[in-house]
Formats: sequence, C-alpha cells, structure tokens
Amino acid sequence: METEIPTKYNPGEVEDKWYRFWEEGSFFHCEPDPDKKPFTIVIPPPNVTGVLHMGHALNNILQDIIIRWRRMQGFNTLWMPGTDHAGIATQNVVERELAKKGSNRHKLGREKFIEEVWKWKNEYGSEILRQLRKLGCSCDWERERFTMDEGLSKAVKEAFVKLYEKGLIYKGKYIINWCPRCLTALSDDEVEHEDHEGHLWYIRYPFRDEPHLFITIATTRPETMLGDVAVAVNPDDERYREMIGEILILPVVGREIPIIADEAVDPKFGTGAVKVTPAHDPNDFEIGKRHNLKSVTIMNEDGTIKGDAGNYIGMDRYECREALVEELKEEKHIVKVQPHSHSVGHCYRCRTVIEPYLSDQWFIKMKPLADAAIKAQNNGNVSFYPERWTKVYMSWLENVRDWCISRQIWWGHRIPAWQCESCNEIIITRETPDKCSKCGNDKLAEETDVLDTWFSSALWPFSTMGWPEETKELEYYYPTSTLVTDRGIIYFWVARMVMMGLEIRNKVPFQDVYVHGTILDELGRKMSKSLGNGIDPLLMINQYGADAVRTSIIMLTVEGQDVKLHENRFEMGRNFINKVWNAARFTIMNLQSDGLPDVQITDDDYLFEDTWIISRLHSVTETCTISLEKYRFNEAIRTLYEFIWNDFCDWYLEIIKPRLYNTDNKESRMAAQKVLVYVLNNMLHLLHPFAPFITEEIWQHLKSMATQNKAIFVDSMKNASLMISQWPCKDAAKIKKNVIETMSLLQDMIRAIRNIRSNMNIPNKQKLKALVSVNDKKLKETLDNHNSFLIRMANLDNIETGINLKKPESTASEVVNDIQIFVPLKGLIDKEVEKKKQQERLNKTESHLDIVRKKLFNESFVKNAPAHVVNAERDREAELSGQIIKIKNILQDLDKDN
RNA sequence: GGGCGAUUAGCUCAGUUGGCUAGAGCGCUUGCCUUACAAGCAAGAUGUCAUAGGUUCGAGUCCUAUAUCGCCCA
Repeated sequence: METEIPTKYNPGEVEDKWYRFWEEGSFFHCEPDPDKKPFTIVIPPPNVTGVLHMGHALNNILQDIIIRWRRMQGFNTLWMPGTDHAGIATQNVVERELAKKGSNRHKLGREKFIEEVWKWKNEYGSEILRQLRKLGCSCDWERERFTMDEGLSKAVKEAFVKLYEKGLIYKGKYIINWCPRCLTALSDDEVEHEDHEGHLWYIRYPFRDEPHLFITIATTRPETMLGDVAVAVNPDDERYREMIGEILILPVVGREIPIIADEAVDPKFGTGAVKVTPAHDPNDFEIGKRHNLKSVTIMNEDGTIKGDAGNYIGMDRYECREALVEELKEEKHIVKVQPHSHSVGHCYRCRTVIEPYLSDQWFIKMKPLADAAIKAQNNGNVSFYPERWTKVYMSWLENVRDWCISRQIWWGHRIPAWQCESCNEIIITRETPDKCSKCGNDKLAEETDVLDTWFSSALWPFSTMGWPEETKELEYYYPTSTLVTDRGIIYFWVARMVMMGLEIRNKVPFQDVYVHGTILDELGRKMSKSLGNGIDPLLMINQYGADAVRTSIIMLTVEGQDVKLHENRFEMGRNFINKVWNAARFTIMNLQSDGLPDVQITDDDYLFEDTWIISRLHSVTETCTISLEKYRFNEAIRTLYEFIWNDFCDWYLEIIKPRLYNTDNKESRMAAQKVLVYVLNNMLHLLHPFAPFITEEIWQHLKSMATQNKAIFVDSMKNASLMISQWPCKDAAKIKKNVIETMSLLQDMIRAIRNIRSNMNIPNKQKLKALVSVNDKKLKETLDNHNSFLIRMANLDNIETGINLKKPESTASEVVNDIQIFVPLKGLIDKEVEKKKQQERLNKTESHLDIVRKKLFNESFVKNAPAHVVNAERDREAELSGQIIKIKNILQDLDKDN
C-alpha cells in the first residue's frame, strides 16, 4: 500500500511546524469571555538569567498538560508566562561581563550600569522562554511579563506605598543576614544552613578589680570578641549568681564590660557564661536591647575588621580569627579548644558564609499578613497536592519573622523613599517628591536600596494582569486556578503570594497548589552545575523528541515524589510515541476507500471486537479524566499507554486486519474503518495534553483523509487544530461489561494456545487445530460465536467446541477457567514433559485453593467480610475445584493413552 | 533537636477508602524480519513488599518501635 507517512516518527520536522501553526493561529491566546468559565495558571517566573533544566521541564510540562486539558474541556484558559529580574543573580552576571572588559559597576555608575543590565536582558533574557516553546508549552505569549516591566514596576511601587501607609512596612536598625560577597542584606529564607565542624573556644576574661581571677566564656566565633560589650549568665545559674554586676576587662581590647544576667543564656552551653556582641549576633542584639548596651560594630561590609581593633584592622574575618586566637593563647587567655559542630548560614546565591550584621534596613511586618493567610488556610481556601505540604506551609506562617526586603544592589525596584536632608523626615510616595512634606526643604535624598526580587514575585498573580489598574483581565482571570511549583519555593514564593493576594486583592491568588518532586540524577543527587550531573532537556528533545521527553517524564512522576532520572529513561517515551505513530500510520493507510462508494452500514455490521474496543475507550476516557482531576498525571498517561499499546495495537488492530483486507465484505470493512477513526480520533484527543505534537500531526493526517472519504468524517474534524477540539466525554452506556468479560476470557484462551505453541516449539506459521471442552451450552454458544476470532488470533485452521469432550490422545492441554483446551500434536508430545507441566499446574492450583478454603472455613471471615468479598471467594473456590478436576482428568488421560 | 519522605523483581518505580495468585518499563531466557512498528511481535522466568511487634476475619496498605537513605526547619 502506498503511503507518504514515514515508518519512523521524525519529531524534529513535526514539532516546529505545529508550534508555528498554533502560535500563528493564536490558539494560545485568550481574551476574557463572560460566557465561558476561566481557568488560569501563572507560570512560576523563571530567573531571567536562567537556562532550561530538567526541573523547569517537569514544572512546565505539568502546567502545559493541565492547561491543554482544561482548554479542551472548554474553559477559557490563560497560561501567563514571563520571567523575574532576579536582582542579585542578574547583577552578578552583568558584573562578570564587565569584569571581562576590565570595568566594573562603580566605574560606570548606577545609571549606566542599569542600562547595561537592560541591554543584557534584551539580548539574552528571554532564552528560557524560547526554550519552553521547544517543550510545546502553550503559554499566551502575547501576554508575556517581566517583573521589571513598567506595569509590574508600578504594581511594586503601589504595593509598597499601600503597605507602608498601613504600617506594614518599616525601616530600622536590626541584625540582618549579610552576604560579604554580594554586599547586600538577605532575608532569612535566603540563608542556607549547613552543619560545620568548627571549634568551641574557651576564653577567660579577667575581673577588673581582681585581675588574677577570671570568668571563662565559650564561643564559636572568637573574632567577634572585639565587639563584646558584656558577658551574660543565666540569672538562675548558682555558679555565677555572685558575680552579676562585676566588671571585666575584655582581653586584647582592654574595654571594661559588665557581667549581666539574662534568661536567654543556656547554662548548659559551654561554661554557662557567654560573651555579648550585639552588633554581630541576633541573640546578643536582643540581650543588648534588654540591658541598654551599646553596639560595637567591628566589621566592614566586605567582612574585614574595623573599629577599635588595633592590629586587626583591615584583616579578613577569618584571618583575624586565627591571629586573635594566637594572641589569646600567648596571653594565656585560652583555656581550651573543643571540636564543635554547629550550623552555619550561607548565601543561597554564592555560598559565602553569612555575617549577622547590624544595619539600617526595610522590613515587612509579617504577623498580620501571616495571620490572614493562616485564617484563609483554615477556611480551606487553598488546597495543596500532595496534602502534606499544608503542614509545612502552615508552620512557616506560624513562625515567620519580619521580612527584610531591602537589598544593597542596583538592579531591581528602587524603594520609593526619600529622606529630607534637613529634618530627616522619610517620605514614601508614588511620584518623586520635590520638597519635604514636613519642613518644605527641597533637598531630598532618594533611597538607594532596591527591593527583594521576591517582593515583586509575590505580586505576580495580579501584577501580571494589570494591577493596580482594575483591568478586565484582573476581574476575569483572578484568582487563578492552579499553581504548579517545586517545594523549594513554598516559603519564598507561594506563601508570599498568598499573603500579598489577601492583603491587596482580598482573595487568595490560587485554589490549588500542586507541588511536584525534584529531578535527581541516577544516584539520587540533585542535578547541579558544579557536579556536572545535569541532563539537558533540549539535548533530550533533539535526541528523542519533545513528546517522548514529556511522556517519559510524566510516566516517572508520581504525585510529589522525586524522580531519579537517567538518559535511558527517555527510550520508554520514545518507544511509546513510535508505537502511537505506527498505529496511526496503519490506521490511516487502511482508511482508503479503494474507490468504493460509501456503504450504508447498520448496527449489525459492528462486531464484538468493535463494541469491545469502544467499551475500553470509554472506560479509559473516564479513568484518564478522573486522574487528571486528581493531579495523578502518571496514572493518566499509564492508562493511555496500556490502552493504546495493549488493547488497541496488540488486540484490536490484529483482530480486524482480515476485515480491512477483505474488500468483498464492504459493510464489515466500513464498520471497522468507522470504529478505527472513532477510536483513533478520541485517543488522539486524550493523548494530546501529554504529547501535543505527534497527536496534532496524526490528527491533521486523519482529518485530511476523512475529508476525502466523507463516510468516516466526524464533526470534531471541523476544528482547525486538535488543541482546540473538545475533550472526550465518557458515555457509560457504551461501556459493555459483559463484552469486556467475554473478551478477557477469549484472550486467556488465545494466550493458552499460544503458550502451547511456544512450549512445543511450533513455528508461528504452522496452523493448529484446537478442541475446546466446556460444561454448558451457553458457554459453547458464546465460543461458537467467536470461533473465527479464536481461529485468527491463535492461528488455528480449525476449532471444535463441545460439551464435556474427552481428551483425545496425544494432545497438549490447557485449562482456562471452566474450559479445557486440547491441541492435538501427534508425535510432538513428550508425555513426561506434559505430565510434569500438568502436575506443576495442579500443585499451584491446589495451593491456591487451600488459601481460598482457609478463608471460607474461617467463620469470622464469612461473618465479617463484606458479602461481595465472600461471594468472590466462593466463586473462586468453585472455579478452582473445577479446574483441579479437569487437570486431574488430563493427568489420568495422559497415563492411559499410549 | 523537630518535621516530612523513601525502603516492593537484577535496575527504575506503580500499587487509590485494608479484600482475587503483588504489577509496569528496562534488563534476562526462548522463538519470530508475520505486508503499522526489530524503537517491533509471541511466549516465559524472577519477590522474606527494610526489620520487630500490634490492630483486624484479612495488612505491601493502618498503628507503635527500630534500622538505613534523603529532604526541610531550628
């Protein structure tokens, strides 16, 4: 048969073609439409400096599946794409570029530097979004947003002013997390803690009035003693009670410091006496506040030592530690040094050890915002999938501390604050002020800090829709439907979006949050640049095709579980896609009418197998839809995989081949063709969200074929694209349970005969004869109705059914349910081998019967188990005992015949 | 220290409110280039469901401990 469809699916050619078609057809684009229900997803905006990795791939494949499925279900779907400006990361990238040219941002100045960043952004910043297109993502690109866009910047400013006016934003001098390399403050969540094997230094501080006496303190960071202003003990600690109020001389520095009592001191840590350094430790800062101690800052922004530190001025903090410990040793101030494991904070961007640092920063008061989010959660306004993340999210909300939102970098949203140089008034406004609102002076200093990128990301679900303008998009698409994200940003992003959504829009920003797992390498490690163990999704797409990558990943993704990935996993998807391709190829090749005119067919022309495959299709449609509703993506794709590969390809297509090849029986052939089109068409619909490219390609072939042959045309083919066709609906009336059961019996019989063939080493080509013995007339009738079917699928030349037939001599036998199958094989039967086989079968069946009987003899089982379970066991008992009798008969006959 | 997840075939993993003889893909064995597909077809082998208790008529599934690995928080 002539066909222009290639044997092997070639994804490369197909993908670009259809993506362009979809985009040019504006199928991804949507406009608010009050007649339809909205369904909205906002993309977790990838970092503008990012390139696509497997985590993005998984995240966006999932979103695309959801959005394509909902679109087909008739929702007005919006998938809002975009990127965030990633303040620190982007600034780092551009600074590195400058360094290559021998320049730096300070040489350029703030304005010029920002220009450079924009230049960089415009050239490279959309790379990751281009890559998403390769995956097939159906984002509404006409609506692409960037957190530094004019509109979103306006939203940031508006949100800041609103929160400030409400008293939710304040500026103050506090201990924050400082990265001495990025030279900026970080929020608590941007600090990653790691256990380090460090030391605990025991240092003695002499009393001023009795210099031969000491108190010994223990510290993990001896260099900070340069900033000590007190030594603290627990007020209940008997050992030190007498000493409270005494004055000590700080070694090396010579400063006089008091011994104070504070509840916060843990008597079990070290000696029970601790040094107090308010400028360099958050706990000490609190102690300092309670006792009115001054703060002595001993470090510069870059981690070098400054202040009252003599020889140590200018040293790096670790260099200083070593030198200082050396001096203390010489002066006999070190009592002992113990190995000590403790947790050390690192910058999440550059891994530098964080310095607790006292400085002026801007904060958001989190308690009121978190309380609102907790309340919303308790009212069931947001559902997490898997549900367990609710707890993680809630405990963060319950323990959250104020959020430091100022960053000492240049790339980002500048905080809209001005300070009067005359009266120090702080002015927060949407528009640049020209004079002080308090004293009228026109000398105003603009705030140099910018906002944390996550501040703008927190507004994403509504800022992307035009807020602060009350746009029609905002009204229609907000709140969004589902958020798909990685667990890594539940605090950073998800929680903050909820808080901002509630505060600013008075509504949670999304109903459902689906938290997927992390993609790991084959050894279970995170994929990272430094390990070089990443798998490049684009490379995989080139090698296996986007649909194969998508289906492979989804098959491996169980709700919320991490995925251990190896390149060869993609073969599974590729093979499946190729199977789909060939099934479609076969189908389409066999739809040609061979010049026959349309044939009128009636319901009688539909055969058993037709009813069966349609039953299965509708059942699969149901399962697939339910699975998607529950975010059980792997279940949905596996259901389709099994249906397509096993039911459709292995059975249905094989069964109907003779009908397709026999052009004499036009009605039967046409019926099969109609069923083929029906099933393939529906199958493509169901598979489309998972494998959009190949399904579109095949569907368009099918459509053009059906356009030529009107008899097989169905309504949905009027659509321009499969992606905007209607998602199939299951029709319970089309699911014929008895047909599925009968089919399953026939399949077992066919497998039994094939098994005999295989065991006896009979070539596939050689046709066999089969005798089938049954107990009752009705079953005989059923089997007789399907004998041509059995003949074809088991490759027989003849089948004979009868009631209680005797086993003829020299046959191989199989027992299937109530049925005995005999295959006469004169001269081929090794009686001993056959006997052994039957004996093994008998043992197995008997031990199974034992298990069943044990249950049924157990009175409490019969009494307590639900009726259908007991009945099932009874049926099984009958069936198994019947089988045992039959196997025994076979064994007896084997003994008899010679 | 607290929380969460994982532990099922040689490997990677499914297994829904407890209820047939625990499944799939890869790999393995045997036979097939059968006019959709060798990236395929047919047939097959493979399990102390981490360990120890408990609940139940019945546990891979629920409960309690323990072990190992991983993640998050402090």
